[in-house]
Amino acid sequence: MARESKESRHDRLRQALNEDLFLTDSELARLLGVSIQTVRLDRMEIGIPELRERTRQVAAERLRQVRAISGAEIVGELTHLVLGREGSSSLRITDDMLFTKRAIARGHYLFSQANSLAIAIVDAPVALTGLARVRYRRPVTRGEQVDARAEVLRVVGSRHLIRVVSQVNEDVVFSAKFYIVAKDDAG
Amino acid sequence: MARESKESRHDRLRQALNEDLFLTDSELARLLGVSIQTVRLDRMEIGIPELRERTRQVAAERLRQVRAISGAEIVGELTHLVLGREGSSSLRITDDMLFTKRAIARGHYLFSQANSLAIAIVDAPVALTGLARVRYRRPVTRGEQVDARAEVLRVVGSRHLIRVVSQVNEDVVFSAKFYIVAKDDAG
DNA sequence: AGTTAATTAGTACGTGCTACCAATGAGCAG
DNA sequence: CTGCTCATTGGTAGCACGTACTAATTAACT
Repeated sequence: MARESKESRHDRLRQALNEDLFLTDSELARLLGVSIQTVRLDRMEIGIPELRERTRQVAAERLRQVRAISGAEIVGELTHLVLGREGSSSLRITDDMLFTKRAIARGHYLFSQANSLAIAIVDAPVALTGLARVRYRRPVTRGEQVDARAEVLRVVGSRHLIRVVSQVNEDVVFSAKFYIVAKDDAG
Repeated sequence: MARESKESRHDRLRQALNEDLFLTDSELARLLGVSIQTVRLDRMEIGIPELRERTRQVAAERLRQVRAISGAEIVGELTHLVLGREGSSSLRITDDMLFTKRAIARGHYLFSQANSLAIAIVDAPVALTGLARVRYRRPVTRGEQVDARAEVLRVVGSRHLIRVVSQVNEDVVFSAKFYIVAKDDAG
């Protein structure tokens, strides 16, 4: 019986850590059927840090993301804003926004960008979406930057009608009309 | 000069860790101006685990989230599905879906749940949202479970008209109509 | 058989702790 | 002042999970 190739063991190592980040070298050794030293040599070769460092990196990344999300009620980056009138934001499509099988962004990212921009424009303590009409013009793919521009069309009492148009370069990829209801803080 | 109260030191400890999770006991000791033993006694008293355990917990939480997102093309949990006909999913509103200031879920979570459910129903390699009409009936708050039911209303060629109604208990909180365009793999 | 790459064994050391125990100091009641 | 108590500090032993290094063993192949 030929010995397993190093490459295939490396694959199994990566696979195992992919399923469970918190495996110690000794657990990996048992799992792969090799000595602990081999596991360590393997990790060195493919540049996988030790358990504690892996854990640390994941935790740090998570903290970064949590901060980004709780800091941003807005999906995308706000580039321009006149309260009660207009605004714009841009969003770069990254891998985690794609359908896994295809390099096409899931629709709700475009919706979220537009919706959060529309809400940001309404000058009120709390604004809720009441109704939306949405049109997806063409798929958006990895790496593209989506620029959304929003303007207030009409205001009736607490109800704002806002139109958002999202473009990649000069290409309209998405458009929507939102009815946003502003509520005072007591609401 | 009166010695600082233990309580206020505990506050400073919590504060310090809030700003930087990755402080070792010895760094904390320097920061708080006490010995390392005192830091450890303090941690015991207020139930803060050691650096590695804190890190581990944060990392573990992140993995839970990443899985929830990448494992599911569906937002929410799919509870029922008949391809080409109907389906349902449920989504529990957690803290990270809320506006920070208020316990109200952001609209795009409801949209995402409904949209992903609608796409799941269409029996095609790739399905894209072409158009959506969305109505938010009432705000949804922390801890509520949103059950979305979707049914195909009409199919014309590759275009599917799908209605989704989302309820909390018997209460309709959201409804939408989606035009979903099915594409074959070559598209 | 000789050479080479791969694997295993083993030791010393490092970090960041827990779990202890003993010593010191500060505040206060009797 | 004495005795008591709580808070703080110092120090040691041990543990988990490593790194870094050296040396021995095994397998594979010309």
